[in-house]
Amino acid sequence: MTAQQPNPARLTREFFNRNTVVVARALLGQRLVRLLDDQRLSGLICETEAYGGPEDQASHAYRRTPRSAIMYGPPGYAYVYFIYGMHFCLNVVTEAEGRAGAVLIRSILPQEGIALMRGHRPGVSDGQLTNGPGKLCRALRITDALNGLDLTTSPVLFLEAGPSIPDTQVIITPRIGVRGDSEARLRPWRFVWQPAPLAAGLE
DNA sequence: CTCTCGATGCGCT
DNA sequence: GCGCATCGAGAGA
Repeated sequence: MTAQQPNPARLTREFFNRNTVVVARALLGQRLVRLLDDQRLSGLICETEAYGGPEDQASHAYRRTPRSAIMYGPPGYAYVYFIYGMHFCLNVVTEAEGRAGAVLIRSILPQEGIALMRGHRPGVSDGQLTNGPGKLCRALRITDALNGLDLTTSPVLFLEAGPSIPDTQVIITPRIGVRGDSEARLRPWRFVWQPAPLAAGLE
């Protein structure tokens, strides 16, 4: 008999080996999966932001430093950084090796392992579980220990193909919290899957 | 070495 | 809407 796909297809290197803004849009609807003690914690990506290279003042890769070096590396790797003394943010490296780029995962719609996510985010209502870059990292237990993982092969953190999202359901806005020059501030590089119940302000 | 401040979240007003 | 927690990366001295 024909073997049915027992598991959804994992996103490949080629998926990430594209223009960063294209990947940011294409990531909407894809499933982010975290494996913790054989338990699947997952959610559909519903908000992303693209960050470029030396031409993008808002990007960590605006300057090439030890921390941002991974953004200049091959696509498909996780870039997790620590911010504000207490939060982590998850990015996916894009573009061919030598060309800097990454997509910040800002929000997901919880799908599997919701009870575990609640445990990681005590005192928080379900709607606020993963609707922010720091929040989803906390809910999925993503820390800098996962920085540099190959998302196309890692058993503990990866992306699976999800439903495709039509343009009519996508809102595009400038990025949140960007303070570079006006060009960096105004770039329409934030993508939001509109039907998703988001607390983040939609403009 | 020292200083600044951030791709944030939360609680209180 | 506003302040604060909390600390490492990066820059300047």
